[in-house]
Amino acid sequence: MARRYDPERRQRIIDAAIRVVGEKGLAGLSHRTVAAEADVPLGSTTYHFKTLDELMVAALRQANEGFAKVIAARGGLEDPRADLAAELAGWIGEWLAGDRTGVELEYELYLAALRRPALRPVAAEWTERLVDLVARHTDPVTARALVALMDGICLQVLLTDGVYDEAYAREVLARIIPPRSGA
Amino acid sequence: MARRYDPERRQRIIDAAIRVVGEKGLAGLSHRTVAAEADVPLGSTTYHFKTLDELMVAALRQANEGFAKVIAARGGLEDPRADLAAELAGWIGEWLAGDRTGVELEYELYLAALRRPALRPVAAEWTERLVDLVARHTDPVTARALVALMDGICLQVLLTDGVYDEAYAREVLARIIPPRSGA
DNA sequence: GCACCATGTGTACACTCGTACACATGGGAT
DNA sequence: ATCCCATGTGTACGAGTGTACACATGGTGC
Repeated sequence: MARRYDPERRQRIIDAAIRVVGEKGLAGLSHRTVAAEADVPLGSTTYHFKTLDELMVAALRQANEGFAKVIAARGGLEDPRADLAAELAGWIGEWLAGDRTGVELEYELYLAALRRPALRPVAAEWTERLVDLVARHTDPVTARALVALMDGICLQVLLTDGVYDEAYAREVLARIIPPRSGA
Repeated sequence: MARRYDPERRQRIIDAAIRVVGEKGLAGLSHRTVAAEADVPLGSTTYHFKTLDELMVAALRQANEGFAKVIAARGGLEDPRADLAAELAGWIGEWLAGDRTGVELEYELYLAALRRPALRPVAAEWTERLVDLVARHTDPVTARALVALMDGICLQVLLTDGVYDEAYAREVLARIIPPRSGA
C-alpha cells in the first residue's frame, strides 16, 4: 500500500491530465483516464478535482507556460531595438516547429474556453500577459492587434494543414506596427 | 408508422445536428441526441452517417453558410471603391451582434478541425473561399493576412468574454492593406 | 406483377462515464 | 498520547455511448 501520503499528488494529476490531452485530445479526458495515467485510484482524481472543468483550468494554466518558455528561451524582447515583427514571427516559427502535440494541446485547451466559461478567465489572463509583453515595444492597440494576428496565423496553419511561412508572417506583422515617429 | 420513406431525412438529420451543437456544444453531439432532435430512430442516424466525423463534416459545411449569408446580405464587396477595412470590420460586427449561439456553433465546428483531420479540408475550403472573396479587392498575401486577423479578433472576443470594438478592428485591418499604388 | 435492395426500425451488448459513498490511514494540533 | 480530519481507496449504480445486427417496408427496374 505504499504511496500513502503523497504531497505532490495533485501536481502529478495535472501533469497526467496534460499528457492525456496531448495524446487523446480533450475528448479523451476523464477522471478515469487521468487516474490511470497518473497511476492513482479513481477516487483520488475526483477528490482533488471535483469537476473536469477544474482540472482543465489547472492544466491550461500550466500549459500556457509552454509558449512562455519559448519566449523566455529567446531572451524575449529584451533588446528594445530588435525588429519586433521578426521577433514575433520567430516565436511562432519556433513554437510551431517543435513537437506539434504540445502545440495542439495548448491550443485545444485555449480554444475550449469558447464553450466553457470557467476557462475564459484563464484564456483572457494569458492573452493579457502576451499583450503586455508585446506592448513594452509598441502601443497597446498595436500590441493587441499583433497578438490577434499571431493567433490567426497559427490557426490557419493548424486548422488547414498548412505550412508556416515565417517570411510572410514577418511581413504582415510589420504592416501592423506603425512607423516610429521618433526615427 | 407514418413517415416511412422520407427522402429529406438526411438533410433533417444535419439540421438537427446543428441544433444540437448549438444547444449542447460539440461534446453533446451523439447519434442518439441527434436522433432524438430529428425525431428519427437511432438506426437512422447511424445509417446515414456511419461516424460522427461524417456528420460533423456535413454540419460544418452547412454552418459555413452562416457567415456567408451575412456577407451576401451586405452585398458583399460589390462596390470596388468601398473601404475594404471598414467593410470587413462591419461583417464581423454584424456576425457577432446576432445570436451568439450560431457564432459559437460555427467556431466550435471550425476549431474542431484542430483535432479531427477529417474536418480540415472543410475548414481549409472555407478559409480559401473567404480569402478569394477578399482577394478580389487586394492582393492574395494581404487577403490572407486580413482573414487571419479577422479570425484572431473574433477569437479574442469569444474566448476572453471581451466586447467587439468595430472602430479598433477597422483601424488595424486598414494597417494591413498596403496603400493603393494607383491612387 | 415481381423481386431486389436502398432505406428505415428496434433491440441488444459491452463499454466508459460522472457521481456517490463507506471506509482506511496517519500527520499534526492539542 | 490522543483525536480529528484532510487525504487516500475501493466499489457500486445508473445513465449514456458506439456498434452491430436481424428484420420490416416499399420504391424501382425489370
